[in-house]
Amino acid sequence: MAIHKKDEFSQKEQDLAAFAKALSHPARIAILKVLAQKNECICGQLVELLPLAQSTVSQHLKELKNTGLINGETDGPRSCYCINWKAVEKFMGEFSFLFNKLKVQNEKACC
Amino acid sequence: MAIHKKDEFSQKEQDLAAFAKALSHPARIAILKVLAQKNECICGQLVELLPLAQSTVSQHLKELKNTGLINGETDGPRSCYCINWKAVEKFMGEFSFLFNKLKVQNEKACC
DNA sequence: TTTATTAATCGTATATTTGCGATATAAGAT
DNA sequence: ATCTTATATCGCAAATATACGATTAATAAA
Repeated sequence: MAIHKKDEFSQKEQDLAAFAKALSHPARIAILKVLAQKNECICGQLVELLPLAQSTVSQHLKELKNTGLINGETDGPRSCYCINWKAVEKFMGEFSFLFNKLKVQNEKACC
Repeated sequence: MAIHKKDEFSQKEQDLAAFAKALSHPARIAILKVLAQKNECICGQLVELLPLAQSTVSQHLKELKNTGLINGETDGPRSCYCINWKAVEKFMGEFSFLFNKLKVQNEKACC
């Protein structure tokens, strides 16, 4: 794969793809679910709840944070995470828009 | 990565992740956009519109089809694709649910 | 039947992701 | 100061994803 073709797409397409990518692993879906139930959650609790090693959970959290989907702040020796609601709303809105446009235009059946 | 840990998550989590994964590449976002505008589209047209080789586009289409996001039928020597609206609606609904639940519960600010 | 067109698949190279143990870091407890 | 606890990071191995050219398959056109 000599060259990264991703850069040849529009920024919006890349952003949407990056958001979807953050959600593209069941562990990260599970993390978001837990954060939804608990509002905020310590890393260690997530490690207990998930079938993954501590370092792996930390890595998934980092990815979610890098994408902007969650916030994290250190609380003594612990790390507390919660969902970045603004970011989630933004991206969900863009996906809804993408697919709603579709729905309006394509009432008729297709192949 | 000796073992596939994905299987240790719930089916729903895996399904949501698979849906997100299908959307996790700008080329596939772009394909869905085109299908949204045109309702249905021939593979060759997509190849013209995207900065990718024919075989690569075909591969992305296959992925979208495998995930159930699009339908395709052969039309002579051509292949015609369109969005599987039911599948899109189902998954968007589940994501909305996941995040709406969150929103209702977490009016208060978090970290 | 031969030739052209269109798309899928195969083989392969490279990049990225996933996962874990080991180690480092940093704060609190003793 | 030392020890414990909690988390992040590093380094590595294995799995997947991305991309393309070449080939195959299948239809339409000549």
